Order: sequence, then structure tokens, then C-alpha cells
Amino acid sequence: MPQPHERIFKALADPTRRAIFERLCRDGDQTVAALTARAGVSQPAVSKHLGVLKQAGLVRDRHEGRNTHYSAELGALAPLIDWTNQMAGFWQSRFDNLEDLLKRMDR
Amino acid sequence: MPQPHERIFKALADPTRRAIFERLCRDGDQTVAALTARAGVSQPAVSKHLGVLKQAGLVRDRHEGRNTHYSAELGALAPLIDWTNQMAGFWQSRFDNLEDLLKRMDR
DNA sequence: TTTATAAATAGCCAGCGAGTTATCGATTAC
DNA sequence: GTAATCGATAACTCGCTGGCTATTTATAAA
Repeated sequence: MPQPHERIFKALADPTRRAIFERLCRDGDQTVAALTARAGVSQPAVSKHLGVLKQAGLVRDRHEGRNTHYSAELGALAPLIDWTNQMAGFWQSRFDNLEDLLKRMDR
Repeated sequence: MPQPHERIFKALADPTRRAIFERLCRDGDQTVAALTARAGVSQPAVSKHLGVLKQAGLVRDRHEGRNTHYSAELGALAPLIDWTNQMAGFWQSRFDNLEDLLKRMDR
């Protein structure tokens, strides 16, 4: 329901969660146990973080026996990139308008 | 002390704050009163949000008489873009490694 | 000089969110 | 079949954050 970048910003605002995501980007596929080993927080905490990342579309999960593997969904960063570009676009067009104005004042 | 993208992610995670920043990008220079008029929250709330955005380096303020004008500091989005590229880079290099592996297996 | 306005600060409160431990369901190993 | 392991869920605590009103400080207007 919220705009795509809404959940993404919130998901990535937490350092622990961002670290998990970074790790998945760096090293690929990981089980919850493997992620927990390096997260510095308890396993349930990691599970919750993974849930949030999943809701934001930033990770996928894959069940394999009693293990669950998570992996980064890199395409999910697109809304964030789009948003950034949009901000830059606003900036640019304001700059263009200023240029226009100066040009008009010039003649 | 925190990494630059840390404060930026946190600052932009809040919808009200992000809306203020978007408005500054879109429409440029704004007084606190002007921002408050559209923010849907009280003036002190807006001031606090502007403080957070300023700490994150996302906005500048300029005093003019009893008015304070804020404007977006677009360059401040760079760490965010860098971070995104870095994630994409990790992804790419893992892909490259996989390619290498397949190549080695091939011969 | 008094009054009014802009914006920041102080102080408070409620809700959320990240953490914990305990538990449960599912799967594998013995 | 029983025990052990993986991961998710439940239930709780606690600190932080976003909101408010009231106040303060600074500047402008009367």
C-alpha cells in the first residue's frame, strides 16, 4: 500500500538489517543460522529482520529441508534509485528554470 | 561518527521528513512557516525534522531577518548512490565469480 | 517601547520497534 | 520412535522517536 520506496527506506534505516542485506549482497545465499552467527543479535531477531526485508522486497527465501536460505533481491533497489534520480531531476529542472529566467532577463 | 549513509537512511525513513525534503528539492528555498503550512504537523515538529535533515547534511539553512530559509543539499545524496552502487557491485562480482567457475569447469 | 511574528527549545507523552527468552512446528539424525 | 536442530512465532520489556503545548529568543512592526 505504501509507495515502494517507503518500505525500502524504513527497512534499510536499521543498521543490523542493513548489515544483513549487505552480507547477502556480498556473499549471496545464506541460511538464517549463518546470518545469525555474524549478526550480533539473537536468531529470532534475525528472523524478524529478514521478515521486514522480505516485506520490502529486498530478499527472497528458499526452503531446503529444515534450512531456509535467504538471498538479496538486487532489483528491489530500483525504487530507491528512481527516487534519487527524481530528486536530482527536480533540482535540475529548477536550475533550468533559473537559466531560462536569466536568459529572458538578458535580452 | 556513523557512516554518512547511516544518518541519511534514518533521516529519509520518516515520511513527514522525506516529504519536507522532496518539497525542498521540487520547489527550492522555503521558510519554516511555508514548510509548516503544508507539512500537516506543528511548527516545532517541522523544526525538529529540519534539524535531523541538517544533521544528515541533506539541507542547508540561511537566516534572513527573522525568517530562516532551508534548501536541499542535493550533493548529500551521493553516499546513498554510492552505497547502492556498491551493493550492485557486490552482486556483479559474485556473478563474475560464478562465470569464472563455470568457465573453469567447462574445460 | 511595546507588540507581534518567526523559529528554536524545553518538557512531556504515547506508540513503535528492536531486542530479549520461551515455545512450537517441521525436518533430519540417531 | 526419540532426540536434536532449524527457523518462525508469542509474549514481554524498554528505549527512542515523532507528535504535542508552552515557552524563549530574536527580529520586525506599530
